[in-house]
Amino acid sequence: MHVHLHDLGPTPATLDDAAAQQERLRPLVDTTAPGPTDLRTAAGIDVAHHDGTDEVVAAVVVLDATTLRPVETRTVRGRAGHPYVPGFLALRELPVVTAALEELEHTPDLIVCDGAGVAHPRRFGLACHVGLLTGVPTIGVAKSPPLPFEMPKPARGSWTPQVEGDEVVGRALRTQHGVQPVFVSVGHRIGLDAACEHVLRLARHRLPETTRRADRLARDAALRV
DNA sequence: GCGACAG
DNA sequence: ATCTTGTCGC
Repeated sequence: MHVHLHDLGPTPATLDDAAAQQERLRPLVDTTAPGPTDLRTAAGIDVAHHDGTDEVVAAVVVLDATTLRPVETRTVRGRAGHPYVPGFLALRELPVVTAALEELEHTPDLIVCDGAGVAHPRRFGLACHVGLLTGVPTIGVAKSPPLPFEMPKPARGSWTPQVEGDEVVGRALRTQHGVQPVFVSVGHRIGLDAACEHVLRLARHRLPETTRRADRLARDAALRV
């Protein structure tokens, strides 16, 4: 039962093409769906880079959402699709991420992406891209704020909204008491409340276990070249 | 023109 | 993302 990947059109060759693709796909994002009611498995994706080269490793980890134990792990080595440009992370990471998702034998109930969802200049960050690509509910969890934010109270679970214009596009969410918040935004097929609940459920440290596991796996694989 | 900008 | 030692806290 592999993850079925949808065709999102040709890979953009330029930043202008990529921006146009983001604008084109953005209306397809579903921000109002309830998300998975019974979260059995959650996947994390991350990409590790090399020194200054374009060699990258993508790692996908599927965790049992209750025990937080991995049920499947995959790594794929490849090349960055493009140098990193703010607002265009998908241009760089999506090629390897797609390759890693193709290897996946489990279809997770949720995918946690390292980066932004709709908290993005054109409301279409990497998590939205992965959501439309897979049809699986996705959320973005970023380690640094994509927008200015107000610091939430120190308690675990407290949060402040991230607003752009008159829209709430994400939250600064405290996953551990007194620890720097993470920045959660919806990717696809889930709402912000549910997204934050899942992040808290998956977080034993600052970052959700999905992200930590994928990060470590990709990093390890990148070192043993 | 200069700095900032998810990773 | 990546380059890096010690330090504080559970």
